[in-house]
Amino acid sequence: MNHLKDKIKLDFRSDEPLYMQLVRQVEQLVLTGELNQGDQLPTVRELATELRINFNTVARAYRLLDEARLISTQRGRGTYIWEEPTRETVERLRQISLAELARRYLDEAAGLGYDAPAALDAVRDNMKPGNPEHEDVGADQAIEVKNEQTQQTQRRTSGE
Amino acid sequence: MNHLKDKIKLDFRSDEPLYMQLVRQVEQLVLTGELNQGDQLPTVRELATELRINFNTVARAYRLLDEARLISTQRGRGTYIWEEPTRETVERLRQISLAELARRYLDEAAGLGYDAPAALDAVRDNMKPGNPEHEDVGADQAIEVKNEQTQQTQRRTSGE
DNA sequence: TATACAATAGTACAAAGATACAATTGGAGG
DNA sequence: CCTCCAATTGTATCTTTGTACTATTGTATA
Repeated sequence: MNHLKDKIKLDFRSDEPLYMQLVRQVEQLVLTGELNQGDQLPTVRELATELRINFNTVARAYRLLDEARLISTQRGRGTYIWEEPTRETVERLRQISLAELARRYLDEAAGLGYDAPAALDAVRDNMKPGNPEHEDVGADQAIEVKNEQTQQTQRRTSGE
Repeated sequence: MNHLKDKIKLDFRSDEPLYMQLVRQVEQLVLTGELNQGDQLPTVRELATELRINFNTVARAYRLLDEARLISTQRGRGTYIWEEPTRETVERLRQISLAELARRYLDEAAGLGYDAPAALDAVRDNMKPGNPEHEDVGADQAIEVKNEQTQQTQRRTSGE
């Protein structure tokens, strides 16, 4: 019986915001192994109903946890405990050099009928100015509150 | 054996919708000639099962591809690569694909810890002369029009 | 009191899933 | 052959789920 709601206790009188209480407690549950990789968390509405709070508050907590790479929220599907890339994936990525990646890109572009200069231009065109600096992905990094919207953090861990 | 499912990689954590990832990847497979006219695609349920997603998500992608005249979906029969994509369709999709290819390349490079300028340099470095496989290939090479009839009479569900 | 701002709630929306349905095919039984 | 019917395949529609944006509330501070 993995009822997350039973493991979460909110103190409505604390000065600590509700969403922050949620973040800490879920974080704790994951780190202590009460929640494991791939486990599905309650939906934002489900948990919100159980805890008698607004689902946006849960969503906010989930978003922070997502940005901290502790969980993975997927619209229309649900929210899951973050899964580490498989050993093979990591190894594969490690072995691929940037040069190989570039060559492969050029090959694929050639397959579409584009010559190298055109492919080069395409890369240039698609490197936007506000490009995300890749933040460090440390596992045990503390979760920080961000008061302002941080719209970066698109996540691309080549799946599976 | 052409197992489409092996050529499709979904990233569940991407901010790009699953059905859109499907559309792009099928487009690319067609344009690079890995899928040819008359080839039957997996059924929506088959592909969905393989990819661990709902078959309606596959159906959504198929519908978009059908509207783009790239494939032909036929209720009760299956889904097939469209007989004869027009030149304009091919050209349009080629351009979209190149941009998408470039973005994906940048993403993958970022995943390895390289920023965009570094990725750009890598492309430049690898397109230097002495790389025989980058000779200019014509556009018509990617998709060849065959007038030969395929094994089934193609009836279209979505007009012509 | 007035102002500012963070926390929370409300509303609208997009992606993905569930379910029921319609068209096509193919085989069994006449 | 023909008819019937079950299985297969795509379609239509609604529900579920997370996201974005706005509004409200509460509290600290001038």
